[in-house]
Amino acid sequence: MVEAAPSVSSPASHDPWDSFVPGIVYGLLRALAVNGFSIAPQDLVRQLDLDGGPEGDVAYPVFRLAPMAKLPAEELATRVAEKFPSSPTVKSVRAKGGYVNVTVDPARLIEVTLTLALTRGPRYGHADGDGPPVCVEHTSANPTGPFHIGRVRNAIIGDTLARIRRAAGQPVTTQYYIDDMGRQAAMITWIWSKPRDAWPEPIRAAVDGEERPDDKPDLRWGRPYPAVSAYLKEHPDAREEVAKLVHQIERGDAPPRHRELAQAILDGMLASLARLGIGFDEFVWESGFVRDGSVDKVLERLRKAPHAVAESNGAWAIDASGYDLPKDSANVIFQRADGTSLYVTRDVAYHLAKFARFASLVDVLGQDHQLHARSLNALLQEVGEPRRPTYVIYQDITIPEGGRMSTRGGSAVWLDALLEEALERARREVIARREDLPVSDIERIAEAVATGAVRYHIVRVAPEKPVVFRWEDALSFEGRSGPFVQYSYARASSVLRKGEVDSGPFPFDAGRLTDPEELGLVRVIARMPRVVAYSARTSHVHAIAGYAHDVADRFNRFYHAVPVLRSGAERESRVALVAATRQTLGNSLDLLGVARLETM
RNA sequence: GGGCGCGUAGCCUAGCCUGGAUAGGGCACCGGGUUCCUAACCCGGCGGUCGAGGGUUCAAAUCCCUCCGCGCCCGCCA
Repeated sequence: MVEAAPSVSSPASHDPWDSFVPGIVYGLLRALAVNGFSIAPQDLVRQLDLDGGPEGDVAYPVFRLAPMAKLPAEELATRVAEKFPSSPTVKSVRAKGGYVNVTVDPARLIEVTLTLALTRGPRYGHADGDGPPVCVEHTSANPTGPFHIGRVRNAIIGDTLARIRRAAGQPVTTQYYIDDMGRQAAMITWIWSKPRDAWPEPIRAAVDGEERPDDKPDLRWGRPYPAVSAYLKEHPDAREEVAKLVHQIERGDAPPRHRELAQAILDGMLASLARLGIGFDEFVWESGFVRDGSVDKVLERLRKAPHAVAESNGAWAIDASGYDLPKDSANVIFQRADGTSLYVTRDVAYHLAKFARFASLVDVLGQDHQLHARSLNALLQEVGEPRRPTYVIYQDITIPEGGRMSTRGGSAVWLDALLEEALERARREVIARREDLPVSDIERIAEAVATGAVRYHIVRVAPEKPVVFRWEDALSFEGRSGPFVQYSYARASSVLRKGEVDSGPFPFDAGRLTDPEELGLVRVIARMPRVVAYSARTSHVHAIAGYAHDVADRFNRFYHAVPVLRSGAERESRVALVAATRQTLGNSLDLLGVARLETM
């Protein structure tokens, strides 16, 4: 026994591994020193494999060091392992194949992990501290009609990211940027400004007979949109009318109907998102930046910007040849020949407003906005704003036949339709299992299962992966799915309920939990703080989905392997483990925005 | 043509940032499991050498280069 390991962990740490890693690092440094190596602690930490390996909890490869010692890696690892100082938190240190494998004391790990999970409760896995304020902008879909599931990928990624960042200790404000100034919104106002009998025939034909009294407002007011879009392609005169309307809106002279229609459609869209647990802190109207003069200020600043150029016809642009933009279109136009602003210009005003309030910004964008993001970066540079948003770019959801989901092409899968189908299937599943339940409970559970399945299905895949939409995959309630996690949570709740121990405290004796499945479950619970921190740092929201599945999977194995309520001396401790699992699963579901179910 | 992303078993997917020990899961398929805490579950089996080729390295799914395939973008639209 040597002197105590220096306390490297901060007292505020809520990560179980912080009780072990500093001691392991210290032990390795000592053992390496004895063998003639002086390694900087941070270099050693970088080499550590904290996910362990097949042989232990933490692995340290010595391949890099071996040549310096003129020893085979295998031999060096053995020597280092031999010199590892004994420690109360370390059970064993063994060398194998060039790795030094450190196994921590299981009882200690159980002790620390369960204590943290049970005392931290809803905050287990979360970090304390209030970081600088951050704004997460997501969804921001044009208010032109119902969501299709391609668009909803943005909302699910954005909302989940906001939840994860909050858990990581960042004060997050979510914003929905409403584009009420473009041609899309003008097309809606254009058609509804005409009396119905004045509508062009193809547009009327597309709407007639489709309407129902109980249509949601997004469906009702957005219904003519695809037909209008198609009609405008063929009719320059109508296009001219819409263009006039756009200019009118840009001058701040929009018909009163304009804002009302956008708001009505938006309300319908938001109702669908609300079913998925998605809401927003703030809504920001694009037109606001024109009305309050900030767009004019941006235009003025850009015209005096270092690389501003006046085009021959009176338009203004930034010579972006020095920027990370395509070479054949080196100029970013920010002011039209008629003096009006463009989308990207107004987006500069919006981002300056955000930067004035928030330390950092996150924009969740579809991959088709990649170039826009770079143009925006260039313009921010030109107006002297040194900060940049963090862009989270996701790929499209496509249809099996190939191609993107298109509202106009009729290939879109509507979010509402998907949710209804999911609800129908979930209802059948609940009834098949729980015919004893009152109808209201069946409905509540079915809704939670349906929305949980859809949300999990979208978030489980890395944002940068293209996704092909398939009904049977989206509606899966088994395996790597939302309902599987929900089920595991309900099962844990059920055990506690049956044991009449659903409220704490949960006393336990770590020495009683000796089954490999118990330790395996504890290990996965102990991972949560690191997973949350990683997910927040990298915007890999799907890591939480994978983690939730891992916890559920481990819990079910444990559940089948050992009895809880019917056990003897272990009962109390196993109940505590179930309670800690339930907490971890519940916290993970919260991060995913998937509803917890106490029974299902 | 240029830019960005993707390419892992029949299908879907993790790992790629920070190279490291037999590449984790799920679906499907085959075989088991319910007098017992919720079978939306569990156990076993089957199946991949990570698009192709080259390079760097003691070590490459991971880093670099070339090529192939798929998607998207390259508007005084948003």
